[in-house]
Amino acid sequence: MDLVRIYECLCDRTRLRILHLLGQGPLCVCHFQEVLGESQVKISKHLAYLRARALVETERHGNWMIYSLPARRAAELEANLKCLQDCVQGDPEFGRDLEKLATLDLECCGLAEVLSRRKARSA
Amino acid sequence: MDLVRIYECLCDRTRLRILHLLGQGPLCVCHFQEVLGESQVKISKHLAYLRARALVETERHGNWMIYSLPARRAAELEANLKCLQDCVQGDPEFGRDLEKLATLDLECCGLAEVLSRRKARSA
DNA sequence: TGAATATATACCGATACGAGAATATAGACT
DNA sequence: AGTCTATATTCTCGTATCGGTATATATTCA
Repeated sequence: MDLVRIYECLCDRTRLRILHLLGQGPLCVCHFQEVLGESQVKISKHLAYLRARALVETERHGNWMIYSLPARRAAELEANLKCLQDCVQGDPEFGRDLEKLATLDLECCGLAEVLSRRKARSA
Repeated sequence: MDLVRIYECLCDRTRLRILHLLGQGPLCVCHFQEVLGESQVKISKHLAYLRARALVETERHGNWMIYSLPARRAAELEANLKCLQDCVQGDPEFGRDLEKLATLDLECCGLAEVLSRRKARSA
């Protein structure tokens, strides 16, 4: 996995916020829109950017697209995701994102079903 | 220190190689040219880029410019420099850079004198 | 003073990015 | 079939980046 490609993904604040949220677990597009308060297009394009560089994976569930961090991650990616989570500690905006995420109904898109199916597959 | 600014510095391979080398200690421009085998302009511009974002510091010594990592570093910078050094382990190009650096005469620009003056100042 | 050396800057062209507006697609439901 | 909802893509514009060529600056040395 190319280090430079990873860093390219990290040099936009919206993408950092997305990756930070994904540290909590899989989410669908509407969650990002809601938490970050950004337009659908903007979110969707940043997700496409991350996906094209394999920093996130997707799974369709009906109308919804579930995004998650890759199940298996190259060492460089793992290290940088960890570093990101550390660096972001104490930044109020990232903190608020987590708080806002906690208030959301994650089940709007049937997340639980996707996760249980996923668990079954990997077993 | 803005995280995004840091990541912007990290998304070019030449700059990664420069920062990696600086992990060994202060160096002057001619060392980078020699080790990386890149043109003077290219090196100089990447160093200017890093300097503008405070990822490196400079000190003039006669005709030479000595570049080093900042003496005092924000936590985010420190964490990412550490992460970079880890991620780069095992990449042959970065390894060769270190080997090549070891063969150079670092004293071409009077580095030792600068370092001893610097130590005296901080004491 | 002038010449030589080390480094920096200005300018140019090609390419990529970021954001918004408009439009397209895919799946669910009737 | 058509409609609705969630998400993706296309187009366009302004701006940043990267690399090269040419030129400028700063310092030393004679």
